[in-house]
Amino acid sequence: MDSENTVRDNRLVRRKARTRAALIGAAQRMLAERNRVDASVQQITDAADVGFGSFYNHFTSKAQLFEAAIAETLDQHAGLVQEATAAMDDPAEVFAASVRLTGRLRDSHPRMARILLHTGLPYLTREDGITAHVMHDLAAAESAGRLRIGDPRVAVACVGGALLGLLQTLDSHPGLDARAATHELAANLLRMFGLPDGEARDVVARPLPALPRPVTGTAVSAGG
Amino acid sequence: MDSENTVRDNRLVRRKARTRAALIGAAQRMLAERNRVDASVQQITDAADVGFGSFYNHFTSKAQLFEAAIAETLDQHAGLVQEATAAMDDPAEVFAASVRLTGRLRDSHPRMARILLHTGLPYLTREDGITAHVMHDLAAAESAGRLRIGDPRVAVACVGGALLGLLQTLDSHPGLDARAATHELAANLLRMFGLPDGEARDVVARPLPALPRPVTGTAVSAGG
DNA sequence: ATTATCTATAGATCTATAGATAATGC
DNA sequence: ATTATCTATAGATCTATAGATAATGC
Repeated sequence: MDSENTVRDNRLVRRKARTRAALIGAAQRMLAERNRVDASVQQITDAADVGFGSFYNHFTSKAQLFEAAIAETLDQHAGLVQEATAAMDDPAEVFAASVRLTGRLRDSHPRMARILLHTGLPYLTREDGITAHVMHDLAAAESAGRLRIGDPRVAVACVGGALLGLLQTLDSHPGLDARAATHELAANLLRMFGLPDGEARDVVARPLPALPRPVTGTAVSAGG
Repeated sequence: MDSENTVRDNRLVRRKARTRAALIGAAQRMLAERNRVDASVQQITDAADVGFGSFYNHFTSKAQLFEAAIAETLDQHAGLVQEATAAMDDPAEVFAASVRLTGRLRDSHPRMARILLHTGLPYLTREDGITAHVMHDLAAAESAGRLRIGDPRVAVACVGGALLGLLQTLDSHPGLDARAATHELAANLLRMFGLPDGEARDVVARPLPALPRPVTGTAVSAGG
């Protein structure tokens, strides 16, 4: 009876986590492939390649599953942006870089972009996501004398709304150059907050660190 | 959509129109009272105070009804804004006034504001609504040398997105002063398009004509 | 006689649970 | 022995239609 118990969590815990991840992954794919939010529980469990009844071991309703799928995506996005901008000193640059990275998600992280877009305007009044982060950056830029943002709630509505608006436009115009469009968006927003045109052009022209690939957690390749 | 239906039509036609209007009105109320889009056909016909089967005399699906309800609302909004700004000469003022009037909808036309908000970001890539109108105004302001808008698609994404973002913020923060917030939004957008701060303040301080009440078409007061 | 509305219902879903099966722990 | 997953299904919807009723036109 030799036992190799090197792993802390046992297999049951891992198996349960795997099933949950499969369900969340399926929900994320459905959120991204628009028009599939009305899928039945059966269709979701089929996509996740788990038994129908397993759904109710993890979630009590479809709304709860989709909410978890969205929350996970927003967390990933916030983490990526925060990591990519951590080394920057100028708060105006942090702000501009966050906007630029998010605007480019259509090309760099298509599924994430679609889920942000599906979340839509309610995104702006959620606790998670990058809105709190953006508000903090803007306040820092104002303290540093770089920007004049006025009422922070209005400022965040403008920034977040314009960003989502651009994602929507990019999504329905695949021919549009996301890089150029986002560049322009960022300059627009800096001018909005009082930065002179020349300085705005300077800030948005600075090199942009690449986003790391999204962390997929307990990756499960389920049939699609 | 014929604007004037004189009394030449007979009663059958009017009765049919009345039933249709009752269904669309019920759908609009449900769009405005959030979370009721998943109502059953039965619930909709109850709210409209018409027989269940009548639904299928007019629409083949709930999606079709809601689409018609949204399209009618967007038409009304576009008409109101266009009418209110018709007498203005300065294209920058037309633009600013359109933004200000729309931002104030939460207080002046609550149901319309909610339906715009429910339509959400897809609003920006629809043919109807005020986006085409806004793009035209911006182009005129650029021709007149008042604004620099860059790529019109990006400009409209910024304007429309920021506007929807503000409506969302106002909707979830009833305490916010819509008048002041919208004032700030309009000034922000003018600065975004290169208008100096002083001029932007001047333009958004100009008197704003009141919007007429929304046209209710064949008004039917159905129980709610 | 014609047209629209209304009532009743068949058939097609879809959800949530109960019980059986499989995997793991000790 | 315990825990999670899976299969099967009862009960509760909900949609779409058919046929009856009411309103209008001629």
